[in-house]
Formats: sequence, structure tokens, C-alpha cells
Amino acid sequence: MSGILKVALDLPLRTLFDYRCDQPIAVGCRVEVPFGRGKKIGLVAGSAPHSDLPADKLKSPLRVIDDRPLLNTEITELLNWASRYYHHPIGEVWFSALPTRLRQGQPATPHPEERWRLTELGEHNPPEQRAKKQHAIHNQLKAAAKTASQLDDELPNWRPAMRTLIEKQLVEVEQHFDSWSGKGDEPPLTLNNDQQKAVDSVAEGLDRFQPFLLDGVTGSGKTEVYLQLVNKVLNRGKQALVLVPEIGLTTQTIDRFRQRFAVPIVLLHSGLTDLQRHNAWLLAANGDAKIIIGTRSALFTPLANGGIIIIDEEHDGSFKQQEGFRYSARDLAAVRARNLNIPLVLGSATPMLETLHAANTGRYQHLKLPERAGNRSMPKLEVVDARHQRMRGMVSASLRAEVRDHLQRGQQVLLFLNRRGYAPVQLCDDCGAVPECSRCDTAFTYHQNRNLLVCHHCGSERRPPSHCESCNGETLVPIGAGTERVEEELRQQFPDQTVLRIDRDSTRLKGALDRHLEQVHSGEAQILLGTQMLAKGHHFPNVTLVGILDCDQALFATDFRAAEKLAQLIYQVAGRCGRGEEPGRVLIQTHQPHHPLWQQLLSKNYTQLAAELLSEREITGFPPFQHLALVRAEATGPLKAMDCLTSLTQQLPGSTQIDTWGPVQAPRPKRAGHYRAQLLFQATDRAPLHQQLHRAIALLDTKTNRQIRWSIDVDPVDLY
DNA sequence: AGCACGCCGACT
DNA sequence: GTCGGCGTGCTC
Repeated sequence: MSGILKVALDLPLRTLFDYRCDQPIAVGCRVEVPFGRGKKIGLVAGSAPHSDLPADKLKSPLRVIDDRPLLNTEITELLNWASRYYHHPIGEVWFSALPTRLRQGQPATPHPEERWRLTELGEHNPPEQRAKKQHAIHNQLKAAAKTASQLDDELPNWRPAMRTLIEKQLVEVEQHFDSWSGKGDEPPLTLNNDQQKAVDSVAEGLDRFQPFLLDGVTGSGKTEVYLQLVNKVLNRGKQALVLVPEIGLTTQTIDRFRQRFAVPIVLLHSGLTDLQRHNAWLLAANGDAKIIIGTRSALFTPLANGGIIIIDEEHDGSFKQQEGFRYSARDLAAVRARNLNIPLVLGSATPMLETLHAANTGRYQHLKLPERAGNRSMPKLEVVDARHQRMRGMVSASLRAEVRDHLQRGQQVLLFLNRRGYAPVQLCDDCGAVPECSRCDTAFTYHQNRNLLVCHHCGSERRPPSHCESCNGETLVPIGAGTERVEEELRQQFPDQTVLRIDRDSTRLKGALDRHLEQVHSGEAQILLGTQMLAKGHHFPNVTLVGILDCDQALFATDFRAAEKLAQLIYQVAGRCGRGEEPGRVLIQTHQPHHPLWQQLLSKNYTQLAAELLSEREITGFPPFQHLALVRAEATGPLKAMDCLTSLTQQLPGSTQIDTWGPVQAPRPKRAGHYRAQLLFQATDRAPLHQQLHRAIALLDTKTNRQIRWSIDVDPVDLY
């Protein structure tokens, strides 16, 4: 009486593997199986009475790792759904739900972490000065007990000295658990009417699926709404799953939760060690952790008793995975909340147009928080004309004068650098004109290595002009380049002020962001120069001027989301500044002062602008009115990827329900000889789109495409 | 993906 | 004579 197990393996293959097994093993359990000439960890995904394979090919599992499923049916159903929807290999999808240690077959039990701490003897008897390493360790441990990874960061090769300290009984090893409970000593804040209404609306149906958009301007108290909802969920003995953007997981956010709730809280983000992740995941799964705060991949954490899913800053791009299994945690959260029969709360000051549309059409309930706390008003947006300023760097003379003015009044200034987007465009310094494709009315993209202007809509190419074609001006300036030098420029322009740069590079070290922020709040730094990172979650009351330096490239980006993203960014940055009495100004420096988008931004609020952008999307047939899917291809030869997609389009059947665009060459034929191309499908209904992707995969998944790396992106966020 | 097999070129 | 390049096929 032997059956067949269907096993998911962490491989880029669109199949499950059959193993013979005489004992039934539950779906979601791990097994170790022979594979090829080695062995692998597998996840049981199902069973069957028979296999389609010849009996002599079937092997049996070597061992069963879990006596109870590691992934419950709620999660395995979500994973199966995601694998189908995103057309991604099932094994990779299933394994993406597990932390590293569990992927490797480690037992599913929490494992304490070793920490080194001073003994009583050690506290009073520091090692001799000349034993430098020992002395340094002693200094480290005086503050707090440290884990191996913490010591690795601070003291290379600390182990030998540590051994000596342990022998001298100055240090001891303790077994530490990284599940901390909150303090819970902070009482809830009083809610205003809108907040109370929002809490009541969600709380009224905690036992059923209902999606909400919590649409609140920056500073309107969305976090307090989350906290009070979480409280209600905890009171019912259930868990809360809170997803935050990658860079939004700051100590401030976490502290709010810790101070409010005296329950075990776990974090799940990329900064954890494998062991910390392992423990946090298991505590969420077994129900010990009551609040789970994490980034994108935390969506797949099993919950013993899930009661609510909250997504903060739901418009943030980091909820979409941009490689491999290209899922959207925001969209999958809706699937999961529906399966769990619990509410989903999407919070943002600048909701994604897709989410707003869902709210407009009644699929999501729209909760609004229109008022800022403490009578703060939104800052005023203005445009600074950067033409004819003969800028040597990135800051125009008129913006510089404004900066000087604010600094003299003892206020702080934030200069914002939008380094995102790779749409290099040439524009005329005299009139601001940009060469456009006459057929498509979109800006040409400049391909530096071939010295060609290429239209990413229709693929036409031409030589770049030597003079401006509108005014015959002689100076054509590339925009979006050389932004790294702004810091240096500011130091030269303002030698007496402290310039603080906050971006990925300057905050790489642990705690660096917090230290930087402290410098801002203490007034130690006057000029803040930052990227995206500054647009999230922090408020700087003494900043009264925000300068936005180089957004022009977004005006000409071919990406259909460019206007939406730019608007979100500017409203987010604007929300960083100003106090009650001093509302603050936002100056947008541009070579395109008359561009319609600036006019829209200046004269409207986000809701009004979003409504206009949505009607444009409806006319142009972009999401959420039509759906997109992208086939990307990458190869070593310049034409291989392109040829592969061209032959794909020739082999695919035409359809009246699907529009096919391209293939087009990606704008930056990649460094190191990798060339990329892509093919876009657009359709009103999802069903034919999925069918077409299915056919495309069958055609791509053949040996003729061995040298080509291709991938499918359903609901792409970035088209290029 | 990861690994073995296999068939051609340039080396001690 | 062999070492090793990566094209091709397969993994239950």
C-alpha cells in the first residue's frame, strides 16, 4: 500500500517531484529526499495514488523532518495561488516562505542565541591595558551583552581574546532569546472624530474579510489608528501582521508598538541574522508572538491565529519584489486576508492609483483622515525656474538664495535629490525643450554607448541633434547625471554650515541613520541632503524649506507611473517639514516651469491630482483599467535577447483581447556585456492575459533559449 | 539551479 | 598524449 508524495524543491522548475512513500505525510511538512546524486530538502505539496513516471524512476524520502506541518493550509493555498498568478516555479515560491535555516532542514524549534556578557568579577576587574583586544571587548560588554554578529561588526578576530576572558572568568556566555515584550506603559492617545470613525469602521467587522484604504495626510495620525486596531485584535486573542516598507522600519515605528503593548512582538526584516529570523518566524507560527512587524516577505509568515493585516505606506515600491518571484505583498495581502476572513488595512497619505480606484468603486472602504494633528498646515509648493542660471552644480542661484535666507533665520533646510529612474534625457538649457518622438509624443531616451536617441514606445532611433530644435540653443544638458557631487557643492557654497547627507551609502552602518537623525533634531546639522530615505516617516519640525533638486527626468520618463510616483514623492517630502506657526515652503527646481504636471501639483491636493491621473489612465488603457504583464529577457549578445522575444511574438497566436507591445531593447544595455529586452502584454481581462503568458512560457521553456535568462513580471511596477 | 557527460582546442 | 572549455540534458 504505497502512495506518491508530490514534493516542492527549491529549483527554478515548473513541476513538483514524485516520491514513493508508504506512510502518509501531511502537506507543509519538510522531507529530505534523494535528488540526482545528492539530496535536497523538500516540502510536501500533496499526494496521489499513482505517478505518471515509470516505477523504476521513483525514489523514497530519506527522512521526514517535521512531525507537524511547517506551513499550514492557509499559507500553502496562498503560495499555490501566487505561483499560478505570478507564473513563477512552484518550488521557489514555496521555499520563499521559509527563513534560511528552515530551508536548510534545521529543526523547527526556536534556538537561543549565544551572547557574551561580563561576570560580576569582570565588571569590577577590567583586563590590563596592554591586552588591547581584551580591553576592547571589556569596553563593548560594559554597555550590554553582545552576540557574535554584533562583535563581528565591531571587533575583527575577537574570539581568541574572548576565550582568555572566559578562562579568567571575567566573561560568561548566556543563552539569549530575541523575543522581547513591549513595555506597554504608554496609554492610548485621544482620537479625533475621523480617527475614531476609522477605528470603529474596521473594528465593527473584525471577523470578516473587508479591505480598507486608510487615506490620511502626513501627520494625521494613521499610526494611532493602527495601534488601537491592533489593541482590539489582541483583546480577542488574535495576532496582528504589520507590513512596512523596507526603509520604513525605523526605531520610531517599532518604539510606538513597544511602548503601547506589553505583549511579545517580533520583527522580520533583512537586517536580522539567520538565527533571529528563524526564531521570529517560529514564534509567529506557534502563536507566541502577538504582533509581527516586517517587510515584504513577512507576508508569508504563518500565523497561529491571524486577526488583521495592516500595510503601512501601501504605495511604497518595496512591496513589489523586483527580481525572481516578482510578487506584490500588497496584492497578496488581500488574497490572504480574504482566506483568513479578517480585515486588511492599507494606509497611505498618497495611495497608489490602483488602491484609490478600488476605493472609488467601492471594493475597498475609504477611510479618510484629512486633518493634520497640532494644527499644522501643509507647506506651500512653488516652482523655481532653473533656466538661464548657468548652474555649475545642481543648485540654482535663486534656490541658493532661499537656502541662505532660511539658514540666517536659524532654521534648517532639506534638499532632496531624486536619484531614481534611469531615463537619461537631454534638454535645452535655454528653453527646456526635449527631443520627442513625433509618432509617440514621448521623450527620446539617450543611449550613451551608441550615441543614439531611442523611442521606447515604437523603437525608432535617430541621431541626437547638435542644436535645440525648438529655439536653436546651443547648450544641451543631460539631466539626471552627476548627482553625487551635490554634497561637495553644498560644502563649498555653505562652508560655515554643517551639511549632512542621508542616503543608502551614508547610513549603511548599523545605527547610522538614528545618529544622523539625532544630529538633525539636535540642530547640530543645518543642511540636510537626502534621497528617498528622507521621504519616509520622519518629521523635522525645524525644517522650513525643502528644495527638490532634480525631478525633471521624471517628467520625461516613459514609465506610465512616472507622474504618480513623482506626485507621491513630492507630497511625501512636503510632509516632512513645518510647525504650526511656520508652515514651510517646498521649492521645486526645474527647467520645465510650465510643465502641466507642476501646474497640477501646485494647484491641487493629492486626491484631486490622483483623480486626474486616473482618468488619464482610463483613456490610455493603463492599470487599473487594463492589466499588464511583461516578459523580460537578458543575454550576453547584443541581439540575442531581442531575437528571442521577436521569435516568441511570431510563434504566439494573435488575440483581439490582448495588445502586444515590442519587443523593445532595454534603455541601458547592461554593463558587462549583458543585454536586455522586453515584451509587454496589455489586456482588459486577466484571463486571456494569463493564457497568453502560459503559452509564452511553454515556448520560452525550450532548449533553444538556454543562453537566455527570461522572466515573467505580472503587474509590473517599473516598465524599464 | 547544479551536476555529469561529452566532444573539441592548446598545453606539460 | 591529457587538462579543461562550456554546450546539452536531466533531476521524481
